[in-house]
Amino acid sequence: MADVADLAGVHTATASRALNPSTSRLVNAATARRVRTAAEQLGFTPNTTARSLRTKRSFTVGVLLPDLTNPLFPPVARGIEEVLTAHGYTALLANTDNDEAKERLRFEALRGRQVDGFIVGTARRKHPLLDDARAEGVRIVLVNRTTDAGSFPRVAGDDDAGMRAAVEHLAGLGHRGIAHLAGPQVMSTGVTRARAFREAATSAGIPVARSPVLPTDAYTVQAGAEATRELLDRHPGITAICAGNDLIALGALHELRAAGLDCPRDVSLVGFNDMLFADEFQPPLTTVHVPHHALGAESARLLLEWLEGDGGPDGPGAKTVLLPVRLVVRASTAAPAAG
Amino acid sequence: MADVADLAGVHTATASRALNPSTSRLVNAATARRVRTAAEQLGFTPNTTARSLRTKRSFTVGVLLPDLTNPLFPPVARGIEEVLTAHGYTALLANTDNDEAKERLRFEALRGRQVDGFIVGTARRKHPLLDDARAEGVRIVLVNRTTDAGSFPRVAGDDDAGMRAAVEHLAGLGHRGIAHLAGPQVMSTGVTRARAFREAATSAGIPVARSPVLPTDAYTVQAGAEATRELLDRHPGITAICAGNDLIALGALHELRAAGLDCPRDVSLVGFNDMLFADEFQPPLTTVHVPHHALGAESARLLLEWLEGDGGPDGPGAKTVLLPVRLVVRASTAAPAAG
DNA sequence: TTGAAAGCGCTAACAA
DNA sequence: TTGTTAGCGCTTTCAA
Repeated sequence: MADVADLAGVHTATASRALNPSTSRLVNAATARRVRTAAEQLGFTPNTTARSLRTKRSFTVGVLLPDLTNPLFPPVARGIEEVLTAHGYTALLANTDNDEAKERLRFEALRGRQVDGFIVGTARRKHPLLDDARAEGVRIVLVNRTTDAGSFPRVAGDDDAGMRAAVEHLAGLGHRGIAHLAGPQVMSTGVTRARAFREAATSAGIPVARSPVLPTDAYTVQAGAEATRELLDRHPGITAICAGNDLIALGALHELRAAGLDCPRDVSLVGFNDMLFADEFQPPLTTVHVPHHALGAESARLLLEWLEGDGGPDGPGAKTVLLPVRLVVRASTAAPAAG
Repeated sequence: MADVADLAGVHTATASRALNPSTSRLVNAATARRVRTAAEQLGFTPNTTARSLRTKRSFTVGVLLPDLTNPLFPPVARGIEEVLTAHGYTALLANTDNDEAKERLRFEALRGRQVDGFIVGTARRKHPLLDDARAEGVRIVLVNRTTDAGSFPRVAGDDDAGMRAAVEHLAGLGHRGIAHLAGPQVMSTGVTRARAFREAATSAGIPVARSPVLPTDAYTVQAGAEATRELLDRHPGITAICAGNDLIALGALHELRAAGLDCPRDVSLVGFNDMLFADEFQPPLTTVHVPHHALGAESARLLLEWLEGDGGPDGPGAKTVLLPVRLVVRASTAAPAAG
């Protein structure tokens, strides 16, 4: 930058002012032009690191996601990245594998890198790490999952409406025995969807005995398969399954097949999320479409608003943005076999 | 850090030395302990930004990938992230969508952030952006794809061996008319696999007229479907298809179905990559498994070696690491129908 | 409208 | 073994 200033025949301070859009109006138009030309000529790229040191803003955001390898999260990450980069920010992505120790390590590393804020997709209902950080003034937006304390701005799909739509679809098809393979109850999505399932089943006039909820301990294919095995064993009368998410549904699909049951002829199945390739499964999965890209984009917007806006240290407060979801009916659901 | 030094009763320089593993042996053990205690007490996290400014090392690596939403890349990204973070580095991920302008923008933004090097998964055969940067001394390792100039260290799957295995599998099954739906010829993977296909078909004694190569212009489902339509039209005698990758294969699957053809009864199909859920397709896809996680990890190791090692500005030079692949036979391939 | 000067938090030569 | 000092590249008062 000293070189640029020299070439333009001005002081570095002037060069800095000229190059920075927000201060360039403080400098003579002709001078500014001269500086910009010089900068271009030298192929000058400002050192973001030095700027950060001075301004205490890194234009960098930490993004905590469970696992990029889970097809749910890439669209979220892209949504985040797109709005962040459009505003000159860079995302620092970290996978936590839902491992508390790993998460803490990565979180602190990102704080050491002076990120301006966090977008967190790994919230558990109890989450001291996040609570403490929030108390220290760290700016955190939650995406998808939330904590019980709920003192964070957050963006999520409308799980409640989605699960209701799923149950109503099944009930409308004539199912009178519907099980829910619930996600982990340590996560908000697990309990929200389970509660919505209970309520919807009741509304549909299905007795509790014929609408069992079996919790799993992870949103995985394997957990889904295990829960299905238990379900088949303990509730053979069931004709439909609402899975906590698509991975659990996929596990159910495998297990149904292993048990010699046809989906949807013997058992109907509804997933949740509409993740990539859910339409390629055998059979193509009926599921609740969640706009993951928009979830990411919206959470980034919320954080940006906080960082750039005048909302003060509390920013949007505990504002919740619920994005609409919709049931996508494919081939894994059908009317139950007569009798 | 001044606070830590004060609390420990030493100078900031001493505190710095004590806290930095590589210099802590320069300070009295007791003093070092005192400093560390003070740091812990104050919850001190060193400011990586300030350190970077001074040391000219950001411990940060730019990662350019086409699109995280393509199931190929998340495992690569995770592999990279895992070895990078294990060494105290952070990855800055950017999606380019194979768009040259976007790529240039993101690349320069990352350079502005003083990344120590790049891992690039978006190489085209002609790639002035990368060539110029390399000439300026930027440290870049290529993953998966390479450039024609080939002056970069790189890690890739053994495309040649993979394609040969695919063709031999099909020929072994009895196929005597095999088409290749080649990937974009502007990418190294597109030409390498196409060349390997040609050679393998020749070795298997299949005449050129019965082993057509139809290039696509993108590794996408849609491009695969279009190429398949053309194939069915122009080469109706073909009984097997080698796709340039799994997405192209998926497009072929769709198009075959649309044309009333059964896979594998009427046409056998082999993919490439063994991406997530290739085993869930209908039918489960026979494909060449590429170790994407290892590709990412290995490329990160190569870059780290360059950044930390004493290889000088040229580091590993144009070293190529080819990782072994293997054919995974599933249900999309079978012997051709008799007659 | 521009220049002078200080300083962000850290590290590295040099001196003691 | 520790302290002194300077400075990384930028921004931002303050003064001119």
